[in-house]
Amino acid sequence: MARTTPKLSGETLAARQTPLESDLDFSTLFAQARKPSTKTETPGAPGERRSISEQVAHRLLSMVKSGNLRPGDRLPTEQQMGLAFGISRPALREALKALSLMGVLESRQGGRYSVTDLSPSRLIAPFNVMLSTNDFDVNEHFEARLVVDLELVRLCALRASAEQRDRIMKHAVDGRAFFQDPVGFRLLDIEFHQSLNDGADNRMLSAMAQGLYDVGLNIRRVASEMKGNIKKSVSQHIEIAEAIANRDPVKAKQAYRRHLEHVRDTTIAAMRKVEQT
Amino acid sequence: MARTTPKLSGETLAARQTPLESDLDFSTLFAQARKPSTKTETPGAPGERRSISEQVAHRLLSMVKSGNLRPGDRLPTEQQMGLAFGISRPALREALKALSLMGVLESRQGGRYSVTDLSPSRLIAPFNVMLSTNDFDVNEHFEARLVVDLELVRLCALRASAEQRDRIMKHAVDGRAFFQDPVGFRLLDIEFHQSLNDGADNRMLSAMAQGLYDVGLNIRRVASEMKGNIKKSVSQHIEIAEAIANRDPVKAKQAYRRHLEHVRDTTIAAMRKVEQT
DNA sequence: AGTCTAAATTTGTTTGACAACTTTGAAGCG
DNA sequence: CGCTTCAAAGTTGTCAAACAAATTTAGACT
Repeated sequence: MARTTPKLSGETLAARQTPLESDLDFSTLFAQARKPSTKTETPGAPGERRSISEQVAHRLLSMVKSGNLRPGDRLPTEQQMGLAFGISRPALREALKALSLMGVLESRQGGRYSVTDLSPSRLIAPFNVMLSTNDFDVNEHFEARLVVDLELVRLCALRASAEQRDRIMKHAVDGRAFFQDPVGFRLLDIEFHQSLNDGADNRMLSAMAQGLYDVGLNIRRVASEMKGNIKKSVSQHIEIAEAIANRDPVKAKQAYRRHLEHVRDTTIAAMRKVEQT
Repeated sequence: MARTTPKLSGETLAARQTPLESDLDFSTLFAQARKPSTKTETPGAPGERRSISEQVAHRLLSMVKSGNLRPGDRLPTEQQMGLAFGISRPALREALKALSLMGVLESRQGGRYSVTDLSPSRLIAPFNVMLSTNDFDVNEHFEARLVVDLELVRLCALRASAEQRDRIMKHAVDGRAFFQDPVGFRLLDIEFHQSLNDGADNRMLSAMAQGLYDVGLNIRRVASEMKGNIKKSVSQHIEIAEAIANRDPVKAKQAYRRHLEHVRDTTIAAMRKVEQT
């Protein structure tokens, strides 16, 4: 199970160019791929029988995790893989499609499957799903967001490049054009928060923050339509952007905290309003 | 699109009992389910053609998100759904299996598909996958963990019940029995962190913390085998547990921070060691 | 060498069938 | 009447074969 040694420093992936032909040699990787012996089925729950497609999906996943499959790699054809795993094409496709939906693999009709770049933004999708359940607790949500976002903003104030700070400021002031346009404002708001994420230079925190942000979005729609909220949000955005422009992490956090509290309050108000309907 | 109003307060899910027969009336829900008109395919990327199974998967997902499908609901049979969506059984199964792997649906041979409880711990699985890519950055990782875990510990010190605090303490002191048993210690370590999560009473933060924790686990294996590390970890665990027992959030955070820094350092050392191999 | 076209390859989707398991419902019993 | 037992019906799991639609490859032709 020789795990490839992870990096110590932090270049943003990408770089790794794939050698011209990166087709994989499954025959060797899966010399003994068939019929997992009764006990090997995975040490999870004992009574639960797992379908063959799920087993294969997990197997492929573990190959990705362990580094046997790496971003950009092209998988063998479905026929070859079916042969290697000893299962039929429909069953294999169930596994393949599952991994596609999770953002691990991608495919185009006529071309083979390949491993995606595995970027957090791509893999965040299923995470969002998890959070945006309809029973979701506002307090829990903002408690979590306060922690993650505040740190993100702090890091952003410390690390963001000049270009990134400019971009943040631009998105902030651009908001003034959308006082009467809730839809447009929400689009801009997404950009604003995205630029904050980029500036913090921590993909894990960014992924989490984005996940949390997306959850609130549905409800925020109602909130952002209420009179005065956009104007206040914009002015708070600008405060945040100014603090970051000055590279002042403390002020940035303070401003962001005020903003988040405002968002929380308006969200609660919006939900009350919906409930009364 | 009447979104069911989310809760304002915070009971931990569960409670919602399903009415005796909760089979769903798809015929009405999907009166016009077929052949999405060219433009409706989803406002995402224009050039990308999405396979029919992915479309159906997203459709089902949105039903879960919007509350049309709720935890415990039994789905119609594959035949009925295939009919409703206007696709064949294998294609439908690709969607169904994908959602199963993501922890949204579950099925047993012979019994129908049903919606899971959608608990964070269940839905966290795919999130872990995303984080445990082999290009993973130790500094990013611990930066994120510091933020999330520290808040979690603070909340735990404030909110944990007497039983929960006892449990934390128990797991901490039990560690003394595993000075010579890295495997046993790691198992206990998992329990310890889980009990911290439980005490904080915030499912979102817990889910994130667990995701981050799981990522480190692979590498930690090496670290926990190095001489003296277990002993130090155990003593730090006890410090944390004592602070929580005394309901002292500040001391708990301090102790936890020291622990996390220790973990980070040993992790880095372990990785260096692996690299030299 | 470069470009275009056609064949071969590959994924997308459907139909049909059977095996394995669960649920249902009715017969039989106390 | 209520309970258990057991067979039948229903449902998911898996496979096989075929065709459509897109891409890749290879060859013909400049």
